[in-house]
Amino acid sequence: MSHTSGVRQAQKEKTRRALMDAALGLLEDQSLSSLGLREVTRAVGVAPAAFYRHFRDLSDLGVALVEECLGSLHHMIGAILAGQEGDEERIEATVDAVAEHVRRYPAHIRFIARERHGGVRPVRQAIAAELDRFADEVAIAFRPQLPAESWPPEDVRMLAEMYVDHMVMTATAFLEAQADHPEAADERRVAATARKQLLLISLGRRHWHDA
Amino acid sequence: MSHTSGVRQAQKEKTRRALMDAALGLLEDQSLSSLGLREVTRAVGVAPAAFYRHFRDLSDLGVALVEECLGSLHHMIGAILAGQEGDEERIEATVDAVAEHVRRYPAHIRFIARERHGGVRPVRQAIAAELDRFADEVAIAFRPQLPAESWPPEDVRMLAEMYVDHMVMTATAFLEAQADHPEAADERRVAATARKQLLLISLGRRHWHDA
DNA sequence: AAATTCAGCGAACGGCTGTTTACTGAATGA
DNA sequence: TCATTCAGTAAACAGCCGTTCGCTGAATTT
Repeated sequence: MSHTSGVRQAQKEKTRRALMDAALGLLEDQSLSSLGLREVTRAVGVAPAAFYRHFRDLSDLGVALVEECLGSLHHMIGAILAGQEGDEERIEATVDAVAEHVRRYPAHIRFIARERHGGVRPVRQAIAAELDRFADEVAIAFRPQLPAESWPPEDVRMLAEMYVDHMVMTATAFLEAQADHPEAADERRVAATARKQLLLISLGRRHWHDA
Repeated sequence: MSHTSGVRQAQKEKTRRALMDAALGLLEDQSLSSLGLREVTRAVGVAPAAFYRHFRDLSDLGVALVEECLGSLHHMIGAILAGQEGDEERIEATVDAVAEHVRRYPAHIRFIARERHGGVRPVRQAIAAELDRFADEVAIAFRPQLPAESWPPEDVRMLAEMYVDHMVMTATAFLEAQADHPEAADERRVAATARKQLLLISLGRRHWHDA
């Protein structure tokens, strides 16, 4: 077996990261299915053939990017679910966390939004699978707080999917708000809308047993 | 001015439609930003240069497709908003209408889902503008049914955006369900989830004044 | 009947694409 | 110290790309 460190491996991983970073940068104004292999290697400053030392093709690189981008989101979700506050405090914390995440990793969110329904099947599937896992986590975190007699597992799952979808929606809304113009006015409007929508869902959840 | 009919104009529009249809077909497994001009003309059986008689470039064709695809959705929304039934009947009618629309025009829905956050700015903007108009319509239709003292215009707008976003989400979920396998099992599951989510929103709306 | 318009054609252009090949030379291991 | 491994190289490959050009011939207008 090979060592996990060493000058050799380190340099290889460095180039690999450079390829992924360059790709993520180039994907800010095009889709993965139109990204060129040469375009990526050129941006890194490396020969086209070097690409194949790291990835089979561009959709392989895309799948790697999915793990990276949704990995960072995963940490954020974990932090939110760990908080044990009340409804309104949790909403506030969630929206703030999403806003900051988008500010910090805009390229990650753009990539996910763009490729979630994009033209490269393996990437689409990787994103769908990861978002499914997110919904699982949210469902597990919510279950103990919901009375079991009015909340069968399928309804809990439905609720969890709604939260995950809403989170992705909100993140892309923040992204577009900061893309239109870097002022903070639009961003506050998006945050206000997101908070109200989450409040509406909370109200619906509280009265779910009526149905 | 030129006549609206005539053999000349008719043939031109026929070719134009053929280009748009071919593009929509080719876009089922790639994004607009990777679609080639020659690819489209080849599919139609026409010389590459002929393309320029109808569109400035591919993003121009994309904008034309947005109008077509969201135009068909527009009719569907109008029909739903015209119905004057109660909450649960409206939910049922909405989900059924979306399901049938996706069954009838899958390529339209795929195009909108894929290019809503895709790599071609003019197309993104056209879709965003049209969905905004949808939200306006929904807001106008809902306003008379909501007590004005607990529903300021911005909250009505928030609710309308939520319904529009949920409709798009549901449509793409139907699309993926029928793409995975043409059986009806997944489709029913998507419909059940969508109905429950709409019911949850309805419950939240009914108790909005509590907040 | 003659003049005009104009959708579509075919050819050519420079430039870019993904992939393969044999290679080099530094890090690694015996 | 010497042999091996292997990330990255340079060059060549056939093939596709968007765009421009002058031209044709049928529909239209005068």
